[in-house]
Amino acid sequence: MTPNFKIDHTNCNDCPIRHRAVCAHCNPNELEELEDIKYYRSFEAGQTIIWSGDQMNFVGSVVSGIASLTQTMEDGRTQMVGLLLPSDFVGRPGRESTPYDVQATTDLVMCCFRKKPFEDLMTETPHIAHRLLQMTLDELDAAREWMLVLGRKTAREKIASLLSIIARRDASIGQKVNAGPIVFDLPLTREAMADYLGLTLETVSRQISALKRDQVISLEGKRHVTIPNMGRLMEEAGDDSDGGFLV
Amino acid sequence: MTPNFKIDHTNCNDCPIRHRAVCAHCNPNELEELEDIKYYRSFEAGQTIIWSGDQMNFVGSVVSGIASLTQTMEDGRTQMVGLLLPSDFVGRPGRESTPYDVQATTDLVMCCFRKKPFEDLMTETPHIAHRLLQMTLDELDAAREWMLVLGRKTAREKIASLLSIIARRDASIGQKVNAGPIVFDLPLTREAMADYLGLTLETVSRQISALKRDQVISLEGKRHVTIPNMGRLMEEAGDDSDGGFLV
DNA sequence: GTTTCCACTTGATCTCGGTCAAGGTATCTT
DNA sequence: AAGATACCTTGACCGAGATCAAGTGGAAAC
Repeated sequence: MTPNFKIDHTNCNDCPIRHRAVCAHCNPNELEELEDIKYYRSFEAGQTIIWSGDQMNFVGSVVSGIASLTQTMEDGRTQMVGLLLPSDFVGRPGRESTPYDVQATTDLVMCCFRKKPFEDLMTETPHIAHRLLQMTLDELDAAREWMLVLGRKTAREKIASLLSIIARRDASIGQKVNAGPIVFDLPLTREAMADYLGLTLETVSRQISALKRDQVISLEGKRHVTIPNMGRLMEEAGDDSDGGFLV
Repeated sequence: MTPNFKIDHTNCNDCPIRHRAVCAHCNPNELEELEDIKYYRSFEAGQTIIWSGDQMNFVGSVVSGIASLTQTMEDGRTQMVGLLLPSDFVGRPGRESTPYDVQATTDLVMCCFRKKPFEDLMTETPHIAHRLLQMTLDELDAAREWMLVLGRKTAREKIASLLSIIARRDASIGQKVNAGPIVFDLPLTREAMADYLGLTLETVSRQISALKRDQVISLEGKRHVTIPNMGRLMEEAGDDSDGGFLV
């Protein structure tokens, strides 16, 4: 049940929590206070970080790689309910356990904080609590946006929606969204995409082939994607072209 | 755009916000402070409370009736992304507007607070901020639970899931869940149920008829539901019999 | 070099739920 | 009482996506 992980007490200057101003790294005093409750963990692709129902004694954020939140029914049907990209927060302050599995979808590094001290810090530091509320509202918006995808979009629109999310997240680190083609590597297997989209992996494969045939995307190998026209992709996704949503 | 509503400055002793300890009603000093920023609003069934993208200058909670959060695509496909029952919180502290329509699904009374003063109170009163985070995490859990319903469940399971949510919410006010049959009135039209479940109203109707035929539920008229065996209904919903989730 | 394995693709067929259409029933209006 | 309206039910048919099955390609293992 306890996964293999390496604990690493390296200095955390590049810890992505601070990108979202949730942790106290911007404030040197708080930094000191955190230093001894903070550690890195690495996970291999496919590894389960926490099982649904298990105690979760840390919070943290994704440094590199992708984590996913998954719910599974007794008969094996699974639905991914969240996709955590670098800088995303993991954890449920004030909660004992998770109602879903947290898995490393790719090789993953997380920056973790022991939960109790983090919660104490939170109660003492209003801006952390406030920032955490804002992040949770973001996640809620993303979850609700995804409910529209799951409930009402066609398979083709679902694929386009997913590609457009990943493209925008990737593009926001480096490229401008409306400046020429966007290029990225798909971080998910067809099966993971299917689990996120409420489809089968065969349908995912077929729809990707169709988008390629119709030149909405182009593929090199199975994972390297080029999007020549982001506006076109968002039309395919059924989004109004300007309405952006985050994962 | 501005709906007809009656403002009512009645004493708020029964305001459901305090049921969740989010507002300051439990503390008489805070109560005074809130008294002048608080008001009641009534809405008729079908009325839209806030349009997607509009400014939202209040937060509040549902006193009676049902409100729903809805997203609509350009071509008219709509998906309900949240169902707000009495005592549920409405609003996005720190946000300007909503990314979805908020509608009165039945006749509705809300207890509202002007947003700015409420936010100020929140920053001054850590336990309110904390409680609000917990409520938002609850909503997030509910949204994610619903993603499993939308993505992976069959039409029959979807209906059973919805009935079981409503039954449990209703039952928690008065009856014991595991004590005999549960009786309630369906507060939603077939169409609203379809919008929540990602189905058509015809499919909703057919599946309700099927559950009735198979004696999982019984119906008097079109809305009055009796659930003789809650465990059976939850099996039909595909839930493990003890795992409960809130709306 | 070839075997194995995994991720992916493509085809053939089936099925669940959508679509279109025709009533039915209760409530409200006139 | 007779329409009108809103909400619901049921039937017939169809199609998007699931299921079952076979095959491909590329990288790691032997």
